[in-house]
Amino acid sequence: MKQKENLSFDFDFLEKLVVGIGEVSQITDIPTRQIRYWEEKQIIESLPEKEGKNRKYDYKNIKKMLLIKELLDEGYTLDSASEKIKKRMELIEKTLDKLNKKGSC
Amino acid sequence: MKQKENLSFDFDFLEKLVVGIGEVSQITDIPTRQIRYWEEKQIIESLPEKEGKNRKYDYKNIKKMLLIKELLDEGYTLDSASEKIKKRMELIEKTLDKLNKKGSC
DNA sequence: ACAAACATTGTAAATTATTTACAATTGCAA
DNA sequence: TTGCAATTGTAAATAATTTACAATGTTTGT
Repeated sequence: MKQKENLSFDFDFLEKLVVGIGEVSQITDIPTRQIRYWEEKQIIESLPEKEGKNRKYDYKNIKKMLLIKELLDEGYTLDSASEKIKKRMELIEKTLDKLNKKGSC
Repeated sequence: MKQKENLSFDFDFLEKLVVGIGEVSQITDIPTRQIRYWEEKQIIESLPEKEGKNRKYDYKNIKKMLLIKELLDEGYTLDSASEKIKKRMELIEKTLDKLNKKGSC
């Protein structure tokens, strides 16, 4: 069945969104090298792709990077930033799941 | 100044969003070859990049492709689909601009 | 000042993805 | 069947990413 359209924003889109590392860097102003480093330290985790293939990130990933970046600027360490963010990320996930079922907002 | 956060969705994000052709293909289920063809026919237009560099698309682009795809399935030609979509695209633009100023919805 | 841990950055070689251009193919309507 | 619109195939060149190893900054505690 078709979802209700034309309202301000479709979360359908966000659900399907995937972005490569170069574009994420462009969006967030975080160097690709740093993104890879964070991933190596397991602060973030790109979508599961086959070994050697290019990393892809979803909306949640990108949102998380932006939050981490903010906290780093405030003086947090990577680990403590990651810890502090957890509740926030859960909220984002929950919001996405919920709005997803409705289709729009 | 900082925008109001934590509400259901941030349009800030959409404004900055850029996506490569491979990911657009993955999101929309339109083959990359077809996306390039549509661009060649000037049905869509990727963001301005230097000659030879990889194409990037924004939210509006992607939305347009999805609309075109729907109309093609309904039997429209590319040109007539493109024509029919115009009002719709203007609405999307206007909505984005408006919500953009508010920051969230 | 010094060490130690944390964070970032540089880079080369191999690989993956995209571009561009030329061509072939398909489907449909006059 | 002829013509046009739309799509698809592909090879060579180029762009972008991955991976791994290493170097460099930065902060904190002693």
